[in-house]
Amino acid sequence: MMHLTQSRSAVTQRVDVPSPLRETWLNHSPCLSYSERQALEAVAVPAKRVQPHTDLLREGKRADHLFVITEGWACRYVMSRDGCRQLSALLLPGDIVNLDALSLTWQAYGVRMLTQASVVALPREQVLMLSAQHSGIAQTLLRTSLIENGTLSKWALCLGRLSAKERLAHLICELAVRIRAVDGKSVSFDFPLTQETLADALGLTPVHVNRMVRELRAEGLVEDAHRTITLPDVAALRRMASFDASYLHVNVHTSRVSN
Amino acid sequence: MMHLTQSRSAVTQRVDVPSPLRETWLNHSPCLSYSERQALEAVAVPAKRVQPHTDLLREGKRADHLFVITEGWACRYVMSRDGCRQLSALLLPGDIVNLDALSLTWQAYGVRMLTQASVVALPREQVLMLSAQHSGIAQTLLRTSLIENGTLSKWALCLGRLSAKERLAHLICELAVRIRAVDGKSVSFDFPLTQETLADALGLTPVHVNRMVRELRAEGLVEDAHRTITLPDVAALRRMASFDASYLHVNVHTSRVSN
DNA sequence: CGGGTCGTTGACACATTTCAAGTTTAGTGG
DNA sequence: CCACTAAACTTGAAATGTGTCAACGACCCG
Repeated sequence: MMHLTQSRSAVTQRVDVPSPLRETWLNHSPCLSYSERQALEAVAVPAKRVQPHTDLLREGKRADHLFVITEGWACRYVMSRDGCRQLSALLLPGDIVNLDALSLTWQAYGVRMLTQASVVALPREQVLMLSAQHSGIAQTLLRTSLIENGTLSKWALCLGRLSAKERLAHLICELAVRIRAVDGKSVSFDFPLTQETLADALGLTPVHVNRMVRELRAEGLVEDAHRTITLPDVAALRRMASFDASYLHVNVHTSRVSN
Repeated sequence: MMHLTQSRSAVTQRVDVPSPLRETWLNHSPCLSYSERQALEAVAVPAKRVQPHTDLLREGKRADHLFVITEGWACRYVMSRDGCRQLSALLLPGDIVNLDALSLTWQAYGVRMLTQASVVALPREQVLMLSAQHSGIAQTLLRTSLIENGTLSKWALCLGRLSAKERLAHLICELAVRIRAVDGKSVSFDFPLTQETLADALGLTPVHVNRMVRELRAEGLVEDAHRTITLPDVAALRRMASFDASYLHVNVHTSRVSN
């Protein structure tokens, strides 16, 4: 089984030229043929460097490019009238930043960089043309959007029905899976989120996030230092957050998730 | 302007045969040609009646049909471990129930009928074939998913950052627009949601929803009786919920939204 | 008429926010 | 290497929004 998938990916990755989308959603879709991959690569604008704490996109503006993160973290966010911020997505390497630019005329959210990052741009019009010509591309874009919907539904469940500590644990579990760090009992990975950013993702105050982080630390479920987080017992953390990774639809072939 | 849009819709609706998808998302998309509409109609299974309080789909199961609601209300929901329910969508006439059945292999949510309803079914495989052949169909499906995405993001903002009363008011405003009831200062429409259902949508307890409903009533923002709700001053309600309908992308041609 | 669902109420408990300090850490320039 | 600054993290006490529990009332339908 493992041999099979490995040889398959060896075949699909016979490109030696620099491939900006290699580690990307657009490249891991099960519905994408080799030629469709190449067509997408062909219209990609080479990666651009973006500074932390800057807005890649602003709410209400029109974007004529699709962006894909190849390195670094970002988030989608919206502001409420009284200045509160709520994140609607955390964007990790491989993620598409603004799929909706394809079909909607203005961004419903801003996108802020959380670390220094690299992004690849795909001209909107060209992607539209490609997706009209290649049904695999259209299917991939739809699939990506559907998976994002699933993630957002899960966030709604967390925001609406989980306690602060469970929410925090759940988010950490999600990130561990998405960053493909999960492969054993214990796990550690780069974690650039400030407690304030976590608060904006979880619908909490920074102060309370702090208290919950310390509780998780006290219970031995997380350790953190220097922007790195360690989960000594992933299974226990998952249990306390009632986390089930299936909603993420991570491609098991390209990660080391055991489950 | 009004003449123009009316004559246009007269052209696109030259069918006299029963059209199960007429008042449906799939039929209002700006990217759908007449022949594409017809192709979709052709594979539609005639409307089926569904009883209230029954599950149309169950979480984790595989669906081989796409369902479209033509009459009545339903909701998507997920359960948390301890039996709490959180809605991730309210489904109104015209809405597609389970778009993700197209591309994902199991439903991440259940769908429960909230009233007696009629649903049209579209065989999954046939829709997939059609969307591979007609780029307008693929585009429409993507667009629908993207709009759902925006709605979910807005729900996240509400759940994370709005007070109980604001959340309730916001949801009522959303429903008023989606049901196309908004056309003046005052508005009233059929409202079959119980306070318990509202609680599951808003991430609150039924008891607290009750208190918030009465507060809105006391402030003259809402009146309700016999499954009908009246909003005597929509503008005031919107203000208190900081509601802005643009995220819904309602098709202005087919509704009477003034904005 | 009776039973069930839905709405209403009050007293109390508790999770989370608010406010208002500190303290530590990371980054910068001398 | 140190001094200095800003950002991030900590901490405690008090305020408050929402949940919990438990009861009662209104309405619908068979």
